[in-house]
Amino acid sequence: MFHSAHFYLGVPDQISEEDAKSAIRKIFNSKVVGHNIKFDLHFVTRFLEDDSLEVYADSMILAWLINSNSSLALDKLSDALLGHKMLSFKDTVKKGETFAGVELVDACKYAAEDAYITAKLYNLFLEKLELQSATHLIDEAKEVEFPFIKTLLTMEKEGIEIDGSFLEKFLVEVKETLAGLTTSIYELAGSEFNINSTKQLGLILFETLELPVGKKTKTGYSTDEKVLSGLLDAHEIIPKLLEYREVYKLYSTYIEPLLKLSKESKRSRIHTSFVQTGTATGRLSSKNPNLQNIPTRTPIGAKIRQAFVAGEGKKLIGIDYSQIELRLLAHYSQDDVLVNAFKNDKDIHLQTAVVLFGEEEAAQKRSIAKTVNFGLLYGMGPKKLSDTLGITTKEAKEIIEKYFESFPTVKSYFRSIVDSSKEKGYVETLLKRRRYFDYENATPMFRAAYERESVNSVFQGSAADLIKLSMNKIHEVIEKENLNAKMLLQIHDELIFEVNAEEAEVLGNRFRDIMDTIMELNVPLKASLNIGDNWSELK
DNA sequence: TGTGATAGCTCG
DNA sequence: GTACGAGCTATCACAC
Repeated sequence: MFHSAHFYLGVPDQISEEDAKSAIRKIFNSKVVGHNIKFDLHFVTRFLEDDSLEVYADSMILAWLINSNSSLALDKLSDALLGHKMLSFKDTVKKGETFAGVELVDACKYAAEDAYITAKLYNLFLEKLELQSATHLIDEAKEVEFPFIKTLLTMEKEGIEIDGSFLEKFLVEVKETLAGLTTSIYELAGSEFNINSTKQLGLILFETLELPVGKKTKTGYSTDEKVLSGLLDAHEIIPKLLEYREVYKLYSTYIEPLLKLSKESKRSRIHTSFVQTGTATGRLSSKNPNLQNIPTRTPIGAKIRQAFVAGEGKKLIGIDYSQIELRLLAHYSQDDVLVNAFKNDKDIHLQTAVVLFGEEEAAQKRSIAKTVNFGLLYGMGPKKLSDTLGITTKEAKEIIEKYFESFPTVKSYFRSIVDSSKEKGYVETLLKRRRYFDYENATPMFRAAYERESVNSVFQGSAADLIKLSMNKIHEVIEKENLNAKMLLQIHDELIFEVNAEEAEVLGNRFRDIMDTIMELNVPLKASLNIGDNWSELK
């Protein structure tokens, strides 16, 4: 018996599982609109043991395309746009019960309302887009976003294999390290306290030990990594605390939860949920667990990636877009220096350093130029740049001025984004997705933030468009040619696949070519291929 | 016992 | 006040 069939004292006869299956098949043979239909498809495809169901449309995605800032929950949209308060899940399902325990008549009302409101909203959104003469967004939905639902569904269902015994060993090591650090910290502090409590830690550091107070938070002393690093030489306890923080983070956020999930899973594979409407810019987000923020920047952190492995006889493939946002900056601004640097496959940060500081100093100042390049895309100001580089605000200001003098086309292009954003109230990506900003009702501080967000959204959002197109194309190729390859993860500018070891090279190059040629811009796109037995080897 | 705010950390 | 976009864990205060 399928576990969601209703079961309670005096439950009426229900249709057979076979009848339920054929009814669902019939429904999916016509045009099905869902609200977050990927969620439902997980259950339905498992129940039917059939992944070939067709997705027609999703009202949640339309709501997000219309305004990526708005609330997307069905009940909220119903209330706001249709003036109809929906039956709440909480009221329908009594405390401690499941949906299977809900009386059929109530369950039917709840489910029917869900379907009815979804259809209402779908039609409303189509009208809305017509009225706003934004029918191109309907096309974008049909051609890109709706097909993308199944691309993501396939990835989520596959999951990625975890090496449980590796994580077990790592867990033991980390627990021992934490125990040792805890003892040292108590000794150096002169008392026992909760190291994870910023409140208690603040008292120890700044009152008991009388260390110099650097920064305050809303509620007390700041003890973040920057503050602690500034106190490195002030007391022996500081390096211990920094190490404790790093290791405890790995333990509590990664090792323990991932191990638990892998143990719960039959094939030792863990499955994230990608949220297609998860950001205002068009990027994905990933949750339960988030597999887009697995550590990589420190050696001990990067060890976590060793736990993500290819199955027996298989390899993992990683393909990442190189400098995709800066390439988009070159594409949009058409700045000669940037365009030529990318056309000739030059080191973009070094080229920037040459322009800013001259040939002689370029090599040693490359990393400054790199910070400037990234900062640009974020709408950086002199304050933050000086903080990041450890220079004075004045020097930072000069570097920024020098940049805009040297790249006047970039300056005027940024200006045009901001002007148009203020005039129209939104900015657009490559695929014409919009992000709205309410300048009218904003304080000067918010307006400045909107200007930065406008600039950033064009690049971040367009990069998201490109990789989305690539993912759909690769998914299509894998299906059509019945390739023995699984797309597993997307980490914003990077895709991870699992394939048969002997095919890794060929398939990797095939996918990389698709990514390189997914769209013709004013500069070439470039993706890099890596092959390995675990995720830590893909760099 | 549950919830929301805060601080802090991870990633691109 | 001052760099963009996310999600997770732990603590703490407060309500039930």
